[in-house]
Amino acid sequence: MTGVTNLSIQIVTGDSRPIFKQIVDGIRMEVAKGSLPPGAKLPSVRGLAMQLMINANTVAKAYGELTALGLVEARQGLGLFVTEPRQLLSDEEQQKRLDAAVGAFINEVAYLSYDSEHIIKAVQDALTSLGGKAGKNSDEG
Amino acid sequence: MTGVTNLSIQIVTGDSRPIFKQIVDGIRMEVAKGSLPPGAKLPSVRGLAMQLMINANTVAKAYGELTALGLVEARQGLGLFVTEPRQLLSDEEQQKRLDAAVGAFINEVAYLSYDSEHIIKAVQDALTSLGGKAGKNSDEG
DNA sequence: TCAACTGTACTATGTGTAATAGTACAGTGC
DNA sequence: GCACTGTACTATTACACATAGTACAGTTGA
Repeated sequence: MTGVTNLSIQIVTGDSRPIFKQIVDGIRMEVAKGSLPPGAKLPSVRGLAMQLMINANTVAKAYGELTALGLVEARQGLGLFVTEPRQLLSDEEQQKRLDAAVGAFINEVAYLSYDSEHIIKAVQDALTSLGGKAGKNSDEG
Repeated sequence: MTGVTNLSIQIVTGDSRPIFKQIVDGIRMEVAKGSLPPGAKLPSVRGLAMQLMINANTVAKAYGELTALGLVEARQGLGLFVTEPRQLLSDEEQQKRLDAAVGAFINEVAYLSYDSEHIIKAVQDALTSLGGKAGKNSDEG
């Protein structure tokens, strides 16, 4: 044991998202929630593959995505580690991502017969359950 | 002219979503915004295909999705028409869809360094721009 | 009746992605 | 040296997407 964080990721075959994407999203959520703090060591490619009963290349692909996102960092021969929180994207790119996410979200919920306040509250509750980890102020980091 | 509503859908090749999905989302948004009121006639499969410069089968697939969603209704030999607004899904299913949409949304925005209030406001603004069409009360339909 | 339109249902083909399997290599720690 | 780490290949299978062409039943207007 060198401090490897055990992940509680679940792979759902019925999900429309591919397996590697489910891993990326899962780890991204763990980091956002704080379950994976900066410096935490991720399970090895082969270890997580065995745990999830999938191919190692699939995990490697997910880890490649996370590395490209800047969320984790690879140290040759050691493993993957969660990076320190920082400004990963430009303000313009952040705004673009937010707009896209909001647009996609609205497209999904506008179809439902829910009150606007009900939708807002659902989002608020979900954000609150992150434990304020997403409540970072956007001062010059 | 038999009252066919002209659609302002744009197909973006750079989008990660497939073409037929972009059509589904586009029309779903038009209906939510009110640009496509109940009873409105959609462009024909071949007409929209020519307008968007894509294959007719792709439009047919999108129309099939919309029909399966219950958002539009096909009248043999006549065309597709927007259905009357009604409870299309069970309360349980609605809740499930909302949870999934919120979860996917949170997964996208938790990664960004935005204040919770900022995110909430973005969603609120987007909902408001729908013109209250999504503000339907969930009384027994 | 006939022609032109409507959605729908097929077959076939080409392309790209996802996932699997196996192999190989450089770096790290004991 | 050995066991571990991430990474990079090749190859194969399966599936989704988009295209192309054809066909059929129903509707409308001439």
